[in-house]
Amino acid sequence: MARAKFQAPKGTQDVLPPTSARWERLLAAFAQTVERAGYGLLQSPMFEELAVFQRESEGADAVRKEMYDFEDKGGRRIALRPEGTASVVRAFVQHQPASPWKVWYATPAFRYENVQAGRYRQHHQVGLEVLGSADPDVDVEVITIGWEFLQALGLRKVELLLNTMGTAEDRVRYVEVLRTFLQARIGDLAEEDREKVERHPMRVLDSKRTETRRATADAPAIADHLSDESAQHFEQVKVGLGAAGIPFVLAPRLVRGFDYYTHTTFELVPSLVDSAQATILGGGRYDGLVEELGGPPTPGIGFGSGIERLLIACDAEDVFAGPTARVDVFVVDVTDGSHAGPLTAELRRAGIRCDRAFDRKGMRAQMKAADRSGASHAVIVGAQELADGTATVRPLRAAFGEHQDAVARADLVAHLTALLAASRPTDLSTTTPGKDHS
RNA sequence: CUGGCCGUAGCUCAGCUGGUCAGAGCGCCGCGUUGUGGUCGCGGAUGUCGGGGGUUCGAAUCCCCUCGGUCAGCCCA
Repeated sequence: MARAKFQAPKGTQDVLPPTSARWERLLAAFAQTVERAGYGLLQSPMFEELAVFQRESEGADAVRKEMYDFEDKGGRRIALRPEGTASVVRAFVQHQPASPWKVWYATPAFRYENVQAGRYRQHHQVGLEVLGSADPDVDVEVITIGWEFLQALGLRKVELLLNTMGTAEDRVRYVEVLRTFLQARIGDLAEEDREKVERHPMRVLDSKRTETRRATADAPAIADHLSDESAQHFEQVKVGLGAAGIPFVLAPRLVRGFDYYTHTTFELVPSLVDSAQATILGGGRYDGLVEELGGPPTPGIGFGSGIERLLIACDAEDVFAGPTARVDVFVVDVTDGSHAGPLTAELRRAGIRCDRAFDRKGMRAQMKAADRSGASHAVIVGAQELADGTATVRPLRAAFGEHQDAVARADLVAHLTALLAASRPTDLSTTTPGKDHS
């Protein structure tokens, strides 16, 4: 990249075809999975009043620092959404829909932070939320859908990590116990983790430093400090997942930074991706968030899933097979160039995916373009065809043989439609450009 | 915000103890007789070596700054 006057801002990226086709497939897989379960699409603004995203909690300072916030021309404090949940909850509070409210979203999310493997300043998430029910069966449904989504994508090597945060009261008690434990062995913790003991002791548990890991190996687990109510809730979730046949691993160190998180917390982690931030789908119950945003006490649960990270995991498992063909038919015009336009328009109206060359290319160049397009057939029109009132249908892939037909113009659409319908079930690799005819 | 590594044609990279060092492969374009792609052969175009400054007779090669990429901390999708 010698020099381009402008380039995409740091931490953002352009996704060009054909790579973008993977996005289309992923979005389609998600929409299909959640709509089947009765979730509706929520479209909400990509920015909100800053306060919607600002919480008082352990991690508030860090969150604020990573926020893309600014003052608009009316003097309002605005922030680009850093994640999906807050906007959904704000919309819930504003419109007061009937409970349980089950919605999904697909959105960009912005965080002003340094770029790293699987982390960007603008990334994209799909996710869902259920507001208005505290039933542990909802937890099971939400986790199941997350799981099913990854299955639908073709991901197989994924681990479900599960934990509970208990209620707010449970956590206050637990944090005291934990802090006492950590204080007793603060000297064994990694230098960088010591200051966390006072401010957010639970964060010490998910430190990646080996000294800290070793020193906290037998740290008290929140699961042992739950109220009966919390323990029961968690138990029902585990039983429900078992009944659904979804394997999970208890992860006592899996914690969330915000106070509004309660009960079930979970993450889905691809086992083939070896990077510091591998989680491709994460979520949990947040029974305090609606109230924080000015609504009535309302339980909620949901998850968000990062598209870029999902795609990294998909690549690790190689779930997106060979390249796909952009079109099925390519029109080659060797007359004065006046026939390609009307002919492609006619075919497209008939539902046939087709393309053509521009710029009055020679036949050789047009055939080359036809091959590159991935089309399985070229439709050739020249002086000879004009005279006969036909078009030549020439197969471009080995699977269709070498024989080319002169087809009457009136029969062309029907001929092609039949040809393409017959080839549909065959796998895509037979239409890979440039790999046939030995 | 802190630190490591990196930045040469569209892509992947070689060159980097300063002096034919501006290159390779792929891709792209054209040609191989008049209308047939993918294979093969021949030919061609493209880079102020990320940007700026400095050292030097001379820098893609050394130094500084800056921008960008990448990985890690932190945080999280």
